[in-house]
Amino acid sequence: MTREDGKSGAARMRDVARMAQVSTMTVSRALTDPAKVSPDVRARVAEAVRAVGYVPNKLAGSLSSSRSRIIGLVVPSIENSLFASTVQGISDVLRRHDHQLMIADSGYSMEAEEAAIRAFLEQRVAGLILHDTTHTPAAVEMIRRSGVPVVENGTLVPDPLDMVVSYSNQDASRAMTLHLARLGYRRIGFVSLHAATNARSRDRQLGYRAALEEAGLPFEPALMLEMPGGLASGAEALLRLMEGPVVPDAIFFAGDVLAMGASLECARRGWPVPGKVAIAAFDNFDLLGHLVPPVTTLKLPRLEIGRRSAEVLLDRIQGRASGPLAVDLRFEIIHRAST
Amino acid sequence: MTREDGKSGAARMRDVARMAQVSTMTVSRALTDPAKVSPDVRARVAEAVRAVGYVPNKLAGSLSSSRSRIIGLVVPSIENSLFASTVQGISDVLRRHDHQLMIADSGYSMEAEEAAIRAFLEQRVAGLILHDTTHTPAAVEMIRRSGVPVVENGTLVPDPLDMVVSYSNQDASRAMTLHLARLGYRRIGFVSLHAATNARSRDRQLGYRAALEEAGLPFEPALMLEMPGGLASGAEALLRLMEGPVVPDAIFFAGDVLAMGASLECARRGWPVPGKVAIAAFDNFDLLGHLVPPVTTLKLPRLEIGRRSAEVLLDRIQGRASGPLAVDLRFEIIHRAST
DNA sequence: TTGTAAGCGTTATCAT
DNA sequence: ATGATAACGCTTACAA
Repeated sequence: MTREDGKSGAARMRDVARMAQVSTMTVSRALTDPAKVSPDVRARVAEAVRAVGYVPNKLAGSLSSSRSRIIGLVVPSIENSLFASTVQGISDVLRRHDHQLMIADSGYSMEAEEAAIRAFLEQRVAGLILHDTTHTPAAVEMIRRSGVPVVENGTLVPDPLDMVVSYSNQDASRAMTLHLARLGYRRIGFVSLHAATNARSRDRQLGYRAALEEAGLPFEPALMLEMPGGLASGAEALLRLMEGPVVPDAIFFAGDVLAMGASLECARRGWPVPGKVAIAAFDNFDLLGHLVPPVTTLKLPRLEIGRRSAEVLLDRIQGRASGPLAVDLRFEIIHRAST
Repeated sequence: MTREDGKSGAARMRDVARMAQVSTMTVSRALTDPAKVSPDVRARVAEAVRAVGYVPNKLAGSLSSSRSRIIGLVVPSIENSLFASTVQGISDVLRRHDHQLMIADSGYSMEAEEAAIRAFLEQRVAGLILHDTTHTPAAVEMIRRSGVPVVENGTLVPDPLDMVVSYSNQDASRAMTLHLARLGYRRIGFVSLHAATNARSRDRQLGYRAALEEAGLPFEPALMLEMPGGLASGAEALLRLMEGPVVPDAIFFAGDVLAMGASLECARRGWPVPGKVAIAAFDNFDLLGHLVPPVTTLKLPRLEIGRRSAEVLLDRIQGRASGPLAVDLRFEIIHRAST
């Protein structure tokens, strides 16, 4: 396409201004705050915008106003469906408030997270949402200096950077373990992801041990396992525990799709659940309710975490709130036939 | 924090320049193309950057150079795990090439897609990736005028906007249907999502019917169903077909998690698979291989679609390629015990 | 209600 | 190898 002045390229605000016979400032007002402009001018501007196919340049706008409508999000893994609901929640709220989402993936590495945070700050994002709660010192320093508001939502940390929106992994794990104890199970196995690299797993282990103590059950090291995530890994954990020195009467799988893998392995071997061993899961995958038998699990507020994170961030950005903030969202136990 | 001149706020390039005793232009060169600058200057700039905690402002950079390193992606649903692998693939490649990803969600609506595209163009993205292949006329017009390169990857469309990276939904559906016919099944049911709103489902229906004809099997309208996605929906589809006027000996579930729901329903009812009815799925969810019996399915190049989309887009952006392009990625049939 | 002028923080371009 | 100057396209601040 070609503009009337013969130059090619995208139309700029001054092309619109010229056509509508007003200044660029008036065009700017007509677009961002129509009430500030006379109806006549508003109409002429709208018509000119249409005629030249004007698409505002937000880079220029943001540079000039020192305000952007972009939120940066770092998750450990985009592919992991657990994070997907949270991202969906964030996206829903942002869209309603006319903000954009930039997303990056740390691959569970703090260094990659730091790189992503730097890239976001370079884009002058209006806010950050970080799934993880442990960061490199450099990342923390950059965020501090930038003054950009941040929400963390991996777990309820005691010393947040700024705001936290999550549920308590420790409480949830404790609640499920107590639930099993109350049902009469005495040798409760526990399988999680590696705690050394994962604050969430650490909290879940703490909750498990706290519950054992509370229920007056001894802690058996042989009943606690750390595994990578995945279906096959869940099956393997099941077998290892069942063939170990202390045979559990129930196993709580506090990580990823481990419980699903274990449940399917029981089905393959024809082991009755909970006759041979009871199985409990940590996350509310739809599927857990459709297995045979359906699996007891925790219902975690994944979508809600996303929504609330976006909301508190926007509140802060738009000056409706200030200061640290911790939102402790609630979880539920969904009791099913597997326990 | 406070800068040496007493002003507060983020450090700018001129703060770095002043401290390193060079011009901003030299700082700019030292950062973007270090080879163009003497080793001495390079070191002084690096030191100054560190000292003031300088984070470059890419908004200003992009405005000035008319180049951005942001790619916009629109998917129908962020939450849907099928798209998650593709997003992961895109993200992997972009990170390696120092580009950023903006993501938006159309909720399967063309109008929402148009809004997302407009927002991306306002941010002056360097390229677009659209999962869907049908767009509003306004969206098409905007993209055309902007000159921004685009990749579509929902299905292999005959009339792409620009570039396409996908597999052929029609071929894949045809291949699986023929596979079932070759195994000796004569009354092959077919369940997909609603074709009216989904180009992918349309293509899959076409493939199914083409295969029937090729195999010399009659098309039975009663054997073809359209359902919403979801586990429960798959179970319902199974029951409807099994209780319908023409009882299938095999069912091909060409949508979402429908096959999983159906397989689990068979398990609940104790129906032997494939004794009572054979089941085939369309997508390679990990889980399908772990069900009892494991389910025959198509292995689709989800991750690869993401990677290649990002690659062809970057090739175009960086001037290594031009003109339309269609990448037809390959799928495989994974034969398992359910058929 | 509308306009003018001066930036926002970079990079392109042309000098030296 | 380095620097001066003028954009990039918009908004802020002030003026009329």
